[in-house]
Amino acid sequence: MNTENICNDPCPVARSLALFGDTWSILILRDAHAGLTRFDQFRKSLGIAPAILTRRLAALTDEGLLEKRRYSEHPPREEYLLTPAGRDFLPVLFMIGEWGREHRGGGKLVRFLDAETGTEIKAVAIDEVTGARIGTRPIRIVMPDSEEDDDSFEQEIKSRTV
Amino acid sequence: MNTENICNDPCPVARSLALFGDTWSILILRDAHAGLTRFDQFRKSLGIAPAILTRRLAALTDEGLLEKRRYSEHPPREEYLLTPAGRDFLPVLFMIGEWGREHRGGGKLVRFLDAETGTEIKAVAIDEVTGARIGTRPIRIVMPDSEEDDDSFEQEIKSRTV
DNA sequence: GTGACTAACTCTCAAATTGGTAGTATTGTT
DNA sequence: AACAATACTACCAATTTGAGAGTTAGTCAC
Repeated sequence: MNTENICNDPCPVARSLALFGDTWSILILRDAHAGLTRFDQFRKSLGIAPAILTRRLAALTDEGLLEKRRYSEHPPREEYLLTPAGRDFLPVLFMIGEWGREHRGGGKLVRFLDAETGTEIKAVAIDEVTGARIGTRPIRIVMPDSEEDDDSFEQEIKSRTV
Repeated sequence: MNTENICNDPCPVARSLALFGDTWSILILRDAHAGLTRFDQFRKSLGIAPAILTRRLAALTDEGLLEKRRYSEHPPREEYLLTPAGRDFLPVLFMIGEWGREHRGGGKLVRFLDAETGTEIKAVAIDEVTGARIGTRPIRIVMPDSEEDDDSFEQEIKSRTV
């Protein structure tokens, strides 16, 4: 899709998706979090066509989620490392994974364990302010141009309440 | 990308992405959470070509994230409602939004408030078991075919530690 | 110093998908 | 009868993807 106009969308979800709103980018980020750094590691892990991998890595690098670093001068070799912004993507990965485990969880699945306790990680999203789980309380969406008290520009998510 | 083989991928992230691994699907789900239900509401909100919207809505319905419901017999009219699985997508949306706010947050942004307290929601992902924030402790990834004690088939995320 | 090998690509081209616009079907409204 | 609303379908040009072969630049084994 057209990622030009979406970049200045007032919705932070839309803005993010302009950068990683496709399957390959997210899988590359997943693999990067799993420790992969090199072109051929990604290519083999994903079974992606090299031309597409080149483009995706370049895009993610441009956008500041990955960083290209030369790890050998002779021969000249590059690797792709997660930037802080790329590392901040981990919670997104976990929530996507949680959804998949819950709703597409048949058969053998990769598991994510806490390395210290050895327990399986169950990722949940909470509101840091109220401590409530996301989705358990009603939410008010406020558009950027509306006064906060002006109901006419607000929408409510009615589907979830405590 | 090819969504056939990814459906049985052992990684829950990959499985999820087979269903909503594209920008339009995620934005449709976002709008559905914001209360939109009808074809033309989605079309106008997203500026999406109708043929593509038709296909995406059908896919999301097929996959069980949306449900098509006839809300009028005369004239025959349909609307698309979130299923429980679709509603469970909300934490993913929030984490994507959090990322965008943090890393692409310039200018006017839509805000999400707790309807009761009126405070801005700051979504964070935590491990329900340990209570630790995702990304603050080392993680062990266990492949489905490996013995849990067999190090040879395990990978560690080394990038993040407490 | 020749041949095999590795890493990180680029090139090519057919196939699939997308975007943009116009048009259709069914019904209600004036 | 004309017009509007809703939920689409049809069409076609433009873009993107997928699959595979080829390229470049070096290392290593003998």
